[in-house]
Amino acid sequence: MADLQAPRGMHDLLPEDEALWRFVRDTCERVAGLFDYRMISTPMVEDASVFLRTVGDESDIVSKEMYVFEDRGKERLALRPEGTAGVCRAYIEHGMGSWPQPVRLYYFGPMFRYDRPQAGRYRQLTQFGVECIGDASAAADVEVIELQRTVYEELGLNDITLRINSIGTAATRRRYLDALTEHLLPHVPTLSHDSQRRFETNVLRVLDSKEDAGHPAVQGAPSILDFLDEGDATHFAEVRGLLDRLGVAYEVDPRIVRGLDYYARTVWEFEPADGGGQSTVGAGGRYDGLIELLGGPHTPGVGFATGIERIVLNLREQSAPTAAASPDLFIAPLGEAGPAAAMRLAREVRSGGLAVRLGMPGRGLRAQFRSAETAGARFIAIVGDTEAERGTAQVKALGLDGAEQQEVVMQDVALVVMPR
RNA sequence: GUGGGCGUCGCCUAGCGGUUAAGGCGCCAGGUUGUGGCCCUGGAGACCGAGGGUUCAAAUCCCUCCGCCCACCCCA
Repeated sequence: MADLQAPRGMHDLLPEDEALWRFVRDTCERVAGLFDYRMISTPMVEDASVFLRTVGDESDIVSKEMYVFEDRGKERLALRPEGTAGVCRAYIEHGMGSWPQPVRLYYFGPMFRYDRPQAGRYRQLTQFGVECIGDASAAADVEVIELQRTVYEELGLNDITLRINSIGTAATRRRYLDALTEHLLPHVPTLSHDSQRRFETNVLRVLDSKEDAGHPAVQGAPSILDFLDEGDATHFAEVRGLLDRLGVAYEVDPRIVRGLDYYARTVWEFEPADGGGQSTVGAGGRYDGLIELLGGPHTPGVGFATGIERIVLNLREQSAPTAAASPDLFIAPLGEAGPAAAMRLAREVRSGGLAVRLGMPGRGLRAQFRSAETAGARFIAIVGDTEAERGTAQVKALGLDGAEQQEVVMQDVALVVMPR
């Protein structure tokens, strides 16, 4: 075992992973483009208060999962644990409030959370996310949900369930939590040990308990939907109506509560059918108060983030690995003049847009051929002293029996190798 | 933070008190002084996660630590 390893919960992406990752990333960006969303890249590091003020200092993310540090100038910085806060900071900083509204943005990049790693959970994770800022209408919620749904569809992710809920405003949640606590209090002694703990730390989680799913006190618990004010209820009804007319399947799940404090009104999760512990593949919600928390004017917003590692995990389960990329031409340098001539030939062929792999000088021709085969090259070009002097190469197709070998002037090699 | 499982060449695995620590894949070379895929031969590559102990003898037994994985919590 090497004594130096990647930090816990952070992983190398190897060449063999490239094809799948590229596919996922391209699909995300392509679909975002179809919805006329534009890319934004914000720093991986922000002033810590960007998150302290928005995500909620009571939340697990801030209270125990954030990488915070002081730089040499004594600035208190944080590795971003999520993407929305940074995007909103940029929205304010660049005066996007004076752009045509809403501003439609997407991002793709690493996030950091000091969690204990496990399957589908990492300390460095990659998220693709979308933000629609400046539109308070239910149509914006549905546009974002539809975008996310399309991404999964285009990725070929099967059997994904959309669960939505409305959590109203912070005031709604406060009233609801009080009512829930009051409702459960008399039943606490009859709840499972686990639920009793949850009752103390996070009452909402009691409703999630598998053990107590059939418990009368849990089944009869009040629903947050009954605590929504009129505006919230109307908004939620509109969202559902639009989803219905779009033909998007969903289920209303009053137990969904996003982990971040800034959410308001609509919240949702996408979950694959074979759900395990870490199964949520992407989630989103409306965050109408967020920009104000960052010192900007009151501005509505809605967005989602999806975990690329979790998508990849699901994709790997349901499909065969994609083929690795291979060069069009392998050039085998021989003799004294071979290496230099091979490089000249490589430049020539590459300028024609073809991928070229150079063989190691000093190796026998036999070894060169073997390398060319393992590399999966379609053609091999041999350049030794004779060829170098004549400005040619011996070109031969690989992969088939009895392929003919021909001497070709260097300028024409690209033409011979070019796929037709 | 709390439980559980596991650490033997780059990868997968055998060995479970006494072996020069074995095999497969991969890598390198040779089988034609400039011709491949298959095959054959050879080679390089492991202080058996680290440290301590028990024993005449430890990869094998015991302890501690570290790391990885899985689960809880929470979340993407």
